[in-house]
Amino acid sequence: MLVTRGPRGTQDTLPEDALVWQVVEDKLRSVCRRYNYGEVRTPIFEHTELFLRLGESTDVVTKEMYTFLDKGGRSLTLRPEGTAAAVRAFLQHGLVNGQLPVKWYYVGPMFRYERPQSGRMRQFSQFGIEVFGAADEAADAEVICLAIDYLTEVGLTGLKLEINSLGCRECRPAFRAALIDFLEPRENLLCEDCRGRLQRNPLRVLDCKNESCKAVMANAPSPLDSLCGTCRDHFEGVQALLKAAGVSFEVNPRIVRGLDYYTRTVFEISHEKLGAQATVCGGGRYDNLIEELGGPPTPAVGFGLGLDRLVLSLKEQGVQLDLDRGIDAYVVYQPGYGEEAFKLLQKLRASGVVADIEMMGRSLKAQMKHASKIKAAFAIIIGEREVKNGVGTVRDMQAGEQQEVPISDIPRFVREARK
RNA sequence: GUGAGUGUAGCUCAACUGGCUAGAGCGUGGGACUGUGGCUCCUAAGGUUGCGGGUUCGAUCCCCGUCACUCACCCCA
Repeated sequence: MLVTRGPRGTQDTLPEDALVWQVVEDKLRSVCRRYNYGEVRTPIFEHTELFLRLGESTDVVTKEMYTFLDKGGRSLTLRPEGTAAAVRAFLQHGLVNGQLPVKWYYVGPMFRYERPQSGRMRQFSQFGIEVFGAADEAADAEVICLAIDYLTEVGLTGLKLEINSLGCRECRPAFRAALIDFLEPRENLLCEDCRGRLQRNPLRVLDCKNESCKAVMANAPSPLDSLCGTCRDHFEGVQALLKAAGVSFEVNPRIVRGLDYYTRTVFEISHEKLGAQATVCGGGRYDNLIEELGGPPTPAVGFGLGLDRLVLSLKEQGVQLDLDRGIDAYVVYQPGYGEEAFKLLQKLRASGVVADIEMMGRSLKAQMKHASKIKAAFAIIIGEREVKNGVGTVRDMQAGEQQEVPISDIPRFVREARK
């Protein structure tokens, strides 16, 4: 095991790349502000039991969790998703009894023990939204609009939004039964995985990518046909609102989602250039989850949006964010004048100038070379002559012209030149 | 967890069918009027060829193992 290598499925973001992340995060905060969502920050680990409640047929909790015992013997788990913790916090702080809806967003790292591949890391970053307390279709529509707005504003094109409805406690059992009735006589045509799913979670057969399964499913019953009256109205309402907002979408009865807690509306947003892991955002309504986690019956909607995949899409799409602007001033000095140079440096910084200074003990020539390489707009030379006259030689690196400026005027001089 | 591919300098890549001190470009350091960058030129540093074993007179190259990375499956953001 190499200590000079990060753990599998993790990555370092170096300053140059971090600039992209900063833009991505700034944008998400501004969109959330406009939509009136507040940020919630929950711990990165939770009691393992919290995630176990998410459902035993969900791979995310059964085989992909980073679970460990702490020194007190408690079983804790690095969060694999954001909804469970948000719900926990919502209940823990008694917000169910307060003003509803509660509209939250979160950003941060999630952890899943999986085989890494493009767009899938063991530690990855997710941006998520949760609306607690609202059963209205406006909540579903708003959440979807927020995701689309954000992705569009950050610069993505070629997005595909697909929506579906999985029904509720009342009508889902009917669909499940219909699906099993359809699948059982065709069981031998399904792939091995789907034969297992048939018992545990037949809905998953719907989105199997195996060719023969797809062929079988071409004539399978659609969940939309089994929807009860209220669910149908709700789904139609969501679509109407999306249309009213000018958001284009496609109804895809095959969208199922991997977390088991979804009810009614589910949706996915994918990006064409992403390869196998093309889903950049996925979410839906989960009207039963809060109750299952020990709260009163409370409707809710939300989504998770993969920021690593978003950054990947931006790269693939060649979006340039024009981030490398260099610095305003680089202070260059001769041996023996370090104090004067450093004093000027701090004056520059105090006045808002982006400034840096030589600290490698290089020759004046090498310092100038360095100033040029790091794209300094000005090199400010402090040497014997300058100190004697109380000035600094300010060299405009682009124009190749220089002049002597009284030391005390240099910050103002640079600031105005950089406007 | 399964499958396939790939591991040579900080980065991108060379090295005929196994054969001399493993090379180049970029990048980095120093220099070409000892107070001035960009272009050009010179020069230096930097590799246990992922690691361990095997075959061979000889392995970067062939074989086995191992680790890592990449892509895909599963699943998901």
